[in-house]
Amino acid sequence: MVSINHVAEIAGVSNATVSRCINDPLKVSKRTRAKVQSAIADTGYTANTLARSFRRGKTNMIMVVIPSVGDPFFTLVMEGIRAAAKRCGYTIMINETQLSDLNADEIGAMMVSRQADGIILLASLSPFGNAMLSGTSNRPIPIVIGCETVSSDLASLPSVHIDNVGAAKEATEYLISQGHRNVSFISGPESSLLTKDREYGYLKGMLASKTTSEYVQIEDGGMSIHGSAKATRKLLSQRPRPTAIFCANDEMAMGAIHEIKNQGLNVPEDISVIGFDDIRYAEITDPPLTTIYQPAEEIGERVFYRVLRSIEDAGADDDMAEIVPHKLIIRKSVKKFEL
Amino acid sequence: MVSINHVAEIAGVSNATVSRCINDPLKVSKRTRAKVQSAIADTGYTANTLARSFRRGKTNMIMVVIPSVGDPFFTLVMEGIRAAAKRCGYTIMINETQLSDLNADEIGAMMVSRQADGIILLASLSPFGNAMLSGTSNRPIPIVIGCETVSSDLASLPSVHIDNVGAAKEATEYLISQGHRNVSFISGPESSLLTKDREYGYLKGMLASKTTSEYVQIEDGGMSIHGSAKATRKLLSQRPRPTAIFCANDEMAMGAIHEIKNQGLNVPEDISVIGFDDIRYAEITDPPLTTIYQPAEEIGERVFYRVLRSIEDAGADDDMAEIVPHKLIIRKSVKKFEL
DNA sequence: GCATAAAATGTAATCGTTTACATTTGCCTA
DNA sequence: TAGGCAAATGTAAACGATTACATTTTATGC
Repeated sequence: MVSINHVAEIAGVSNATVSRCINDPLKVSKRTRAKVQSAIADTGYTANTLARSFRRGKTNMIMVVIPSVGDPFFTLVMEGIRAAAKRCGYTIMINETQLSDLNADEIGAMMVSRQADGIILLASLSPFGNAMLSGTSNRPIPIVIGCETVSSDLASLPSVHIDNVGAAKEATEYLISQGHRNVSFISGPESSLLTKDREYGYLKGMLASKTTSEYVQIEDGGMSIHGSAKATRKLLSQRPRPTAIFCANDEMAMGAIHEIKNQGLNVPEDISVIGFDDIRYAEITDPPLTTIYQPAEEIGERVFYRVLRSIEDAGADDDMAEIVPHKLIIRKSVKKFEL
Repeated sequence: MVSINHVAEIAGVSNATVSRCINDPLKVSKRTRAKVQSAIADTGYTANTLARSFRRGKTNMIMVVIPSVGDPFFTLVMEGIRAAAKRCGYTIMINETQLSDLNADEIGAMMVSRQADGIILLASLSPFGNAMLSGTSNRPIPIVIGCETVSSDLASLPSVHIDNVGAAKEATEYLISQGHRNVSFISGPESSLLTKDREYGYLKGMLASKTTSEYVQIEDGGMSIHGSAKATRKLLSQRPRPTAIFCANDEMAMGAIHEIKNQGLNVPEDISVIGFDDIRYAEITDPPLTTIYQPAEEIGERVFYRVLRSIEDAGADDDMAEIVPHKLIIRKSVKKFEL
């Protein structure tokens, strides 16, 4: 591999000059610049990023952690992050947690080893992971949470997300405004704080509606199509049967709709369904899905600039939650309930 | 940041001993090992990965390049890669191309700068990118293509994928066996060689069926729901109208089904639809989608071991295409056509 | 043409690890 | 207890870039 010293030798200058020629071309005379550039072209030299990052103590990379590569919700968030990163000369690397604790370790290791200058967390971490990341001051590199919320009993981390509780309450209230009383909720796994918030919003909405408490019903859909289908099966077997189902995300809503149809029932005629996230499939489900929209791209941008600010000014670590607006998107999966 | 030298000082040994203690504990006596370990614990030392990678000339990271984070097809491929990587002590980093040329540059830069020990390409690169990567010998780090195919006029790269041509031909022949003659194809963008292969398979299948050539019709669906919906609209406006539509991937099939229903027609009664990939939504579309299954997880594993072999033995660069079996999954989106 | 400042370049230390080689320590045997 | 060998440890040189500081060259004004 050709190093900066080879180039220097060929160009007949010192390695320092070559370095300057690359990083601050105005600092070197036109004549030598030409010599160096042709030497670079001849040798096909490219800087060893590893050496450079090591010496500079900076990688210009941001790591973003997502639960899964196949999750359609994150495309737009990533879009926002990537656009902002490009503008600022940063490279994005993605790491999948797959909801496992072991990866939380990896993330901690990454933080401490400075392979990235900052971390964007679009996934929830295990309690252990949380513990490791808490404590504003001794965080080796900045970390900002996007979309997810973080448990409140630990030192909180900076974050940007919608008001999940409020949005879920709103969705629930919408169902109630449409005459529904027996509304069930399909939740995500225990570990996901974000869906816990939505669950809480559902409970608040139900409570406000003064409906009988026996109508309040939560089933774990495990954040997957199959989990949700299974949960739906269980809900449909109850008597009285719920007239509406609120799912903690759109993918589970897709699973629920599928299962409802499977049982020979119709959406929304027999059962109304409402989702969360407004992924790109939401408008092409049959019927199109009523759901909560998140300004995903905006979240991505904001979350990036938040890390960036912490990187550039270590003091700017504010640990505040930044709330962005959500919106209820009314499509066709909810129908007025009339007894 | 605490370095290995601090630890050495505190433990009262040389930094070399600390290093050995970390990387090859048996080489150091029990007594000093204890001293060093407690010094590490006291200081909270963790190795600087950047320095280590730089010195070793190895990062133990593999970069995998995918077109988009939200693409549901890649979850299983990633699952396979991740499992294999974990077994072998490698970390996976993901990079999104978003189909752009600029990112091809980034990938080239990555290759040459040795930030990763190897690259798995699950996306097609622009011709420019291809050119850069071609030529077995002067590739700085090994690269293997998964799922995608690579253009044949350039030096080929090692790859593992299904027989896209054959599979697409099979899908087409299945439609024909069901009595369809007027079968249209919704393709991906020009840049995706993979979908070009599928298009070619479609043409072969049509040709073999001795159907009138006027029935052969290809519309660009741009690999997206909306693009496919638009293409479908165009196809449905033709007279005679196609009786079946073959989409280059499942997501476009979802878009096609949506559009067909939108026009007041039914799937499969009026139009049959067939997809490709068997993503997790394929079984919950309405009607469930007939499609081609790819052994995604297996592809992931194989592709990883392929890079690994090249990393460990630079000579083992074989540039062969490894073909894994596909399978036609018959669900409910295709119906026998009877005039 | 000379003094002086400014610009360009060179020298060498540095970042934190690893590792070849040199040295010391410990142990065993005669 | 000396001698010899193996095991344990230390010393110092890399790896490839950046950069503070020293030195040389060039430009400027008189």
